[in-house]
Amino acid sequence: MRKAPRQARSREMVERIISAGRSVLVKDGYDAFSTNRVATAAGVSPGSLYQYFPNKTAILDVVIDRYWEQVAESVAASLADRIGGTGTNAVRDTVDALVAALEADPALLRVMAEELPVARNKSRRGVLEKRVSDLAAIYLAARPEASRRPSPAITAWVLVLSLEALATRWVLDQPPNLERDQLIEEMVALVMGYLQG
Amino acid sequence: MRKAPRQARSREMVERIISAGRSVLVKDGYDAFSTNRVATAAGVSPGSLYQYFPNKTAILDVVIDRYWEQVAESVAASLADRIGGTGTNAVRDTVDALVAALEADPALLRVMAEELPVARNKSRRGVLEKRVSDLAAIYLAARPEASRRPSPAITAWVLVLSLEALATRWVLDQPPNLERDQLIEEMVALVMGYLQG
DNA sequence: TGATGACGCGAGTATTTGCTCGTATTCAAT
DNA sequence: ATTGAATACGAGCAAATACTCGCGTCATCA
Repeated sequence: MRKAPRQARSREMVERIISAGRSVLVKDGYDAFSTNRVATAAGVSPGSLYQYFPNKTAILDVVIDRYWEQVAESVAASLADRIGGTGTNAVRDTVDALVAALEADPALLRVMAEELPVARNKSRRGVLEKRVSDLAAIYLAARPEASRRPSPAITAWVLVLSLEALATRWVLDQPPNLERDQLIEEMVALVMGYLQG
Repeated sequence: MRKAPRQARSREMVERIISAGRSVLVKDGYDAFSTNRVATAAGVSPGSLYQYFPNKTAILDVVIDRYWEQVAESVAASLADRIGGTGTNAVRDTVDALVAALEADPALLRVMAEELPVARNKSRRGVLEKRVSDLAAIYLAARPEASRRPSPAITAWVLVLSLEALATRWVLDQPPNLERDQLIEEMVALVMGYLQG
């Protein structure tokens, strides 16, 4: 941020810009994400935009941050709730929460996962993965009987990456002949089979 | 292709351009992939370049195609070889082949997987995934005792996506505390556990 | 109420870059 | 050897676009 908006008017404008950034991204795609277009969509002049954002990337970063933050928040919350639980049901609930979190805004997910160069996303996505991975590793370490795999950290890494890939692709591709319920069952089977040998 | 090179000289030039495209991509990154830069790297003028390629994208497409073609070829070949085999060893060999194929050119893989917008890759990667997925589905359908999962096609989809994600991330991130051998064992455990319940 | 500074504007600049076109050079068939 | 086609050149055009600057407006204080 180049400077902090002090008056209510300008704080509103900053919000309008971020929100316009999101909708330009969704409606016009990443390639069309230009400062002028964002400014127009926000009903603001380019000059005003540059009063609060140092460059184009800064706007994009805020949009990306907010998205992954929201996903991470809901997955981690659900996982933390279930961390006392045990067995298939806890796994199912967590997997469901992951799918639900990605289903929440498919249009933006598509941009994040397919149009944006992954490098732009990587650190933010890393935060999500690390957060979930750590929780899972703690769970596994605390319950040796839940897993026959040697290293909790590695086990968590394997599960998080696999499930993330499956959930993302399911949301984006909506494979025919694979209903949501069955997807969840497959993911649960993958997890339980891997853990139990 | 705008026109086919007829003389040996020009065929060589086309090859030089493609090869220069690859190395610009690897050395300078996707953002720096400009026609002028590719031309310079190839020791060729922009005008010459446009005699055989209609636009920038066409050059990029050839580079991308060649890469995934090569990966698909080696994975599919290995999988086809093992399709008569059975049990853990066949799985291990196939998984190993996947990791090996991605390890072959990590620098280019990084560009493909991280710098390029996924959309640019999707169709080519889809070919790889479909090819491997179909083979796996055929194998599973032919050996009901190998899997307790209901649908071979869905089972194959789950496995291909998971393994691809794991192998790619391992090659690119080289997670500490996860040696190649152990990665393979984790992947095998994931597959066998999922199939056998 | 008037003055100070935050705010907002939008035409304009500076740069990048995909691509073309007129010209020069080389090849290969006769 | 000649000639015409194929090839190669590279300066430069046109368009896109990230970003700036100087000026007018409004909010918030004394």
